[in-house]
Amino acid sequence: MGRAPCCDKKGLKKGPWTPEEDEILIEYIKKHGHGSWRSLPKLAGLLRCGKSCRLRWTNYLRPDIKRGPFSLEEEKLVIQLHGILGNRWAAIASQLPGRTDNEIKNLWNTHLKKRLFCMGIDPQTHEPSSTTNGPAVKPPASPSTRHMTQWENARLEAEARLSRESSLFNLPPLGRTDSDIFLSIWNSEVGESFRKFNKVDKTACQSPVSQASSSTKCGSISGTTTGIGLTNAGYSVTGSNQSSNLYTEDVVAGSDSSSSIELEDSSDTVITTSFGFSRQQ
DNA sequence: AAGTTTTACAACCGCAGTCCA
DNA sequence: ATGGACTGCGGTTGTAAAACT
Repeated sequence: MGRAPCCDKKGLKKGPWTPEEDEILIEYIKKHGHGSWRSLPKLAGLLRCGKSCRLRWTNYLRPDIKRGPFSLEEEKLVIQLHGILGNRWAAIASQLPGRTDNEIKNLWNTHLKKRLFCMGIDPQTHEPSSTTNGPAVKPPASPSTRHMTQWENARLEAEARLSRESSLFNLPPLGRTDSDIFLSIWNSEVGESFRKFNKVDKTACQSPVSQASSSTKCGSISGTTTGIGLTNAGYSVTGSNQSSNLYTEDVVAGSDSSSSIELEDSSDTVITTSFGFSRQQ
């Protein structure tokens, strides 16, 4: 567990990579593979430490990296996976082909976290925020509460079931099953309500910083349970004894049928303030 | 138009886990 | 069993660009 001495070596360059350096690194890896990152810079003739080379390659130069803005689907997936996995960026990235953990981490910290925060959702727990920092989330005393509770119960039930699915944590590369689940949820009314939040998000929600000084920025959000968050809570890797399809079907059914039935008469305030989602770029 | 503030993202830092002699 | 070498990962920082005053 000794620590590898790294970039503290004299004469090694730091900071942004130049196109020339990129070129050298790409050419070298094309020809020889990266091999030992530690020895790579010397062999390739780069005045960088191996760590820096590895980072540059894995986060930027790798040919299979998908550059450009995140699609809505990708953003959804990131939020949903974050609800399950927390800040395990590498694990989340493994579910989004072509995206790096660094990229996802940045996306989360610069966009998604704020968005959830503005919606009164604790970005860490994916639960309605109880702090005074975020938009106040008080249990509404309206009939809609009942439906929110029902949805929350359904969600928790699904989570509990999922917790029995060890297969979740043995995700195949790009766990389509889970993505499908998420997409199903997204395509349900819950997701719909999330999308509807779009307008509110654009106009009312600026940033946590601005919220801190100006609570009115998020004032139009009444806040409610997230539904989208398959929270960290309740996930234990226990034995598996049920088919994973069960979960899929139940969740889909829960969101498509039960939610549409049980939430059918929910007020729009519940639906439309449940989620916010918009492209900000 | 200029100065200031905020945002976005690339890159760095350092801890922790794994491998291997 | 031990400890050094190395890699992977998550948190943090630096800075250019964009937005705002």
